[in-house]
Amino acid sequence: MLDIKLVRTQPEQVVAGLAKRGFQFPMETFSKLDEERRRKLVEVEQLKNKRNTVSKEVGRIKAAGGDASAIIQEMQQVGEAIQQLDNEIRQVEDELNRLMMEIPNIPHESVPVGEDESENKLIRSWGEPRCFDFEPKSHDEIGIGLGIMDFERAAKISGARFVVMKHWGAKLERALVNFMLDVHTGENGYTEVFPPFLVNRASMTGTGQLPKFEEDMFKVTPGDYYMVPTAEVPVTNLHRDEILSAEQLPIYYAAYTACFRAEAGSAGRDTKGIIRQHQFNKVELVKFCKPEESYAEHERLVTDACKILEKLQLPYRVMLLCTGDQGFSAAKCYDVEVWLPSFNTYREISSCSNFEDFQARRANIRYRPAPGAKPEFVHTLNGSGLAVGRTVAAILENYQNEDGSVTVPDALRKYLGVDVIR
RNA sequence: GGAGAGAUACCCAAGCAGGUUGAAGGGGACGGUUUGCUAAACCGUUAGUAGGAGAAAUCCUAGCGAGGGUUCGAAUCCCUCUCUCUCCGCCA
Repeated sequence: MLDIKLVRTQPEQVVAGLAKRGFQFPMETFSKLDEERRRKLVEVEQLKNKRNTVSKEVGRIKAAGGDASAIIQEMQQVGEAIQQLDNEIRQVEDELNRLMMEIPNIPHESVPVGEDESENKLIRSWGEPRCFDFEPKSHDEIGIGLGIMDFERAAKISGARFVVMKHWGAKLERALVNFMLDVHTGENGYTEVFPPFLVNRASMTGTGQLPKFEEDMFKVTPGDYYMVPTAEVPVTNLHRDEILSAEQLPIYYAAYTACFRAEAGSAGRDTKGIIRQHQFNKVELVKFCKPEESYAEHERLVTDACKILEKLQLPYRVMLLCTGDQGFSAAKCYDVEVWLPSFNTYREISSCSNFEDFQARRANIRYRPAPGAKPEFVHTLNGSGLAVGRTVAAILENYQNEDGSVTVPDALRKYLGVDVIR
């Protein structure tokens, strides 16, 4: 959520910032609601003040054995007026709130202005795509060939966009989760968290998935639960409605969860293979930090994610998303993309965002800069470290051999216990 | 799922037959006195927060788990919900 005071005091800046990502801020509606709210607030608070003083007076009169029926009757009308105004204010506030909740974040000044992914900016690339002296297969062909992926039975037991991983495939998935968590907790200073996979509506609202993106989520009955689309949701919400101390910051969390996405609106895209599934595994990195540190933390977050790919010796590139391609809550976002030979291109395997105080304001996550000082919103960041399913795909494709076997990357051998999957 | 108990400020906790109680008391924290230092003792301070008015000083409103209701007036009465604890049942 944007700072309502910023909208009030610097409207041009807000409108211009949002215009960069192609969003038109409804300034007229906003001003009307905002002014109406404040006008009515002044009115009702005066009435409440009157009621408070007079009610105390009533108590005094009655205690002294006097008759207060005249003022009581007068106050009845004041009470009705207050109730009426309170209702009106609630309506206005609901409306204002609904409006503010659907306003995306303002892009940071360092974000290139552009309409879609074609205008994203290449920051750097690492590693050379391998030259094959045979026709490389796609990861799903390899997986089916090795008997480690079963799409048909997945369709039988669940449906489209699911896969059953078997034998070395299942072990590879598990090995990668362990490997990633070990690197992030052991070398990069993150604290491991294993959160619930079902969260409530407040959590989904806190990180920005709701109210706008309800159709992207799986809703669970009974209960008002949502299946997590990413560990970002439970982990960021760990500190919802909290005031952290300055010494606690920065906080680094690394969390593995399965992730669940309805993928509404992506029908027909990536239907083959495990690139786009309703359920996939991911290790997520989440940071809470002081505002002045968030952009430096953001760079380090990207480095931490890339480190996994480097250890696995998988070629990748880092893209800075343009204003039009950024997510709803992000102020700035880098995508890390891994080389996939069968696609003959790089595909997103991690998305690292700085949300500044956008999520913190929604989720009410603050810190006290100094003892006794006024609390301020923290900045939150997160990034995949990494999407496990896509890492499996990348390993199978980049490490495939002509005979259909797959060489295991050095870094994974101690986790998997074999050098070659065949 | 059944039965019961509870949720009050940083923590514990009183108040709950409605009215100078936005909150007794204790602990903690902070400040001070005493002291060679520490401890102890004694004295003092201690809602934080959100919203609003104002140039400012400052003032007002909300707030006793959350949301409604009754009333001139609610921590106290009524309704709904959430969470915690105890016992029973069930279960990995």
